Amino acid sequence: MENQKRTTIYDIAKKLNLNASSVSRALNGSSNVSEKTKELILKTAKELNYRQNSIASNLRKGENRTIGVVVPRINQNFFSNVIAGIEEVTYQKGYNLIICQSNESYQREIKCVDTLINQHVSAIFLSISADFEDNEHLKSVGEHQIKLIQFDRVDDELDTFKVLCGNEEASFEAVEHLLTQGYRRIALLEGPQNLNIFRQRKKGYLSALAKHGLSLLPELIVENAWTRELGAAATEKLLALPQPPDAIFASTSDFAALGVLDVAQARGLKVPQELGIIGFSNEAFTEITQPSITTIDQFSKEIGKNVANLYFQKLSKTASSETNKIVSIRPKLIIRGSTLRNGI
Amino acid sequence: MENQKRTTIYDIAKKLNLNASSVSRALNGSSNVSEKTKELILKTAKELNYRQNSIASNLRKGENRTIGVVVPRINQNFFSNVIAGIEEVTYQKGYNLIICQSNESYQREIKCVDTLINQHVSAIFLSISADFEDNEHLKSVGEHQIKLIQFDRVDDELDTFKVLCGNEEASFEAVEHLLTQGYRRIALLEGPQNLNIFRQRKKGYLSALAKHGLSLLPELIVENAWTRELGAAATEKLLALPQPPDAIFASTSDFAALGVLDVAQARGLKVPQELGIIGFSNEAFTEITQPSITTIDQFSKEIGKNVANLYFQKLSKTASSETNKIVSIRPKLIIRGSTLRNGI
DNA sequence: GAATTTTAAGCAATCGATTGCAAGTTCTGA
DNA sequence: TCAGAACTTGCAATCGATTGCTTAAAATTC
Repeated sequence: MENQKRTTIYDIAKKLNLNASSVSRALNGSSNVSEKTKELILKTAKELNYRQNSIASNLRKGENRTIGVVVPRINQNFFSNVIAGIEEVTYQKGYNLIICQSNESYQREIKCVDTLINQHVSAIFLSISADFEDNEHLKSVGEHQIKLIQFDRVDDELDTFKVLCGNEEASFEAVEHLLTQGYRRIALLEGPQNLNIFRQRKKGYLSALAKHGLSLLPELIVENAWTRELGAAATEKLLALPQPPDAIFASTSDFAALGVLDVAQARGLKVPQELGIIGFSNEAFTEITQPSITTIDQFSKEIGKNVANLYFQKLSKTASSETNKIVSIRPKLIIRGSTLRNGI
Repeated sequence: MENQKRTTIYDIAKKLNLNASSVSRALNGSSNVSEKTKELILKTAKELNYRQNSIASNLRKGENRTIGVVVPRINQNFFSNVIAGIEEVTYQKGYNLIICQSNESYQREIKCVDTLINQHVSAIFLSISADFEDNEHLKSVGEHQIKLIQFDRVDDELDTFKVLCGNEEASFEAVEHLLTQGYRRIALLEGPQNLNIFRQRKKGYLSALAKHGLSLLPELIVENAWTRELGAAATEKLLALPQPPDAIFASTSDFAALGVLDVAQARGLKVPQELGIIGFSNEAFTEITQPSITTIDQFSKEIGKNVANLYFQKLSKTASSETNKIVSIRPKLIIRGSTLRNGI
């Protein structure tokens, strides 16, 4: 039982004294088979528990209705939602997804891409890892006739389709909101600057300050504070300054913002009166903390859908070079208790 | 450029006046090729930007180092963590994952399984959808020489490898904890009873009551309260009873528990003094609410790792029928503020 | 230097499905 | 009744890599 082979079209053909080509045609609904034999073939296929071997079919047809997705972490809220969005669209089109996670490692990202190239996927959707170094591996994707679409964390230099989140605008808007609430010494928790998204968020922060005639205070910028713990540590450091900030923009993540809130509460600092806090991503918990945390919703599922749609749109209108290569999803500032000290 | 074909071993062979078989052997590190030609082939392969076509290789070798994973929802914390755990192990072994989501739909679950069978994956790891009806599609997995491992939400009738979470014990422990804290009228928010996990959680609830000589009060059991909203609605209903409960065990999810907390706070009920609350899953936010919510950690990533390990273990010790077909991961009750009214 | 072993490389079949072309059969209409 | 159209079906090549077998060449032994 265990060792029996799967039935192939040849088995069906032999049983019916037909040729495999007719079986193939019947199963694919071709018109070149008489109704009688078609029915017979379909019946026998069911009897023998036949299933098409997609591998053989793919090889012969030279196509593979499979798309590879490479993300830093599958189980991060943002990425798992993007994947859900992608899947929603690709499923409709009859495509499968191969999911890989780079674990924020550049070497592993290269390996993932290599495997996907070998798998002959039709496209790769990718968000680069935190310790991204160089885009050779991404270039080679195109060289192998595979469409590459980058999203969120992208390499700007590479001319591919991209789906971005308006990080700079969102960041600008967040800081401006703090300013209108009367905060003046606004600190920034920034992410690794080799990632475009964190560069853009910083840019938005800087231009909001500039617009309001405030000068940049380097001591108010803390590098690499991603996590709750690092966010807390950064806050300790900031609050120990001779002139501590009156607001902290955790541009890295809501987790960092939570760390900020932890420290503020431990020190008995009133939020938002004495310290304003803004996070990034609209994680579920931001609504639940007391006070709730002002943050930025990135519409992660929408991003995923757009990535997939960009691919299929490209497929359908091959001619239209009009198609924009870059789609930007506008994030939304969600104002909550942690920054509302003057009312709206 | 766009239309050029990918280079194959034949292209390499032609360029070097060799036979494709030698190229194949060289690339696979076989000993039957001289060092000189091997080097030459490797060099030329690099020059021509050669990549193996895994599809062809898989077809010929009749194996596919790919595993299919079917989950109800990719972007649910529990499942995305399980997937991360699976990926951690399978990546080590050089296997790829094809991820499908059933979206809690039985029909779609069948489709996912069908596709994976056609893809000739070596194994399918699956957690059944909420409106599961019948296991025909799962039986057919085995008929096609594909190993099936079920996890978390499993069909008990089917004799496959399984990785389970000790739902009944955890539930029992949770209710017993409530009892030791002096709660006596304990309500249960229960999930769809066609899923084993919810049946087991209910069972644990019932046996804890029984052990302590308390009789079951049917009015304290509310069906299908999964979400925050449904949890809130259920709570409204329960609190409107002539004899309302003094504790609510949201066996469905932490989201439901959050809904309970919402209503309690809206009504000015003191938690844990007047109402005890327990959730399920240890979502990140349960630690953050005020009071924090007592809940059950399922070690989702561990579950994923165990699923994958079960598969590879099966591969390595084929003979050992000793191997247990069922692995159970013991969940852990995490006691927090929402139930601690008497101290520990 | 002849005989034998070792090594290297080529040949051809194979995995399972698809598809252009050819051959055979049935049907249509004059 | 027969030419020609319209269907059915079969044949054989193909996708790209792998592998058992054979042959040719080189290395070893006596």
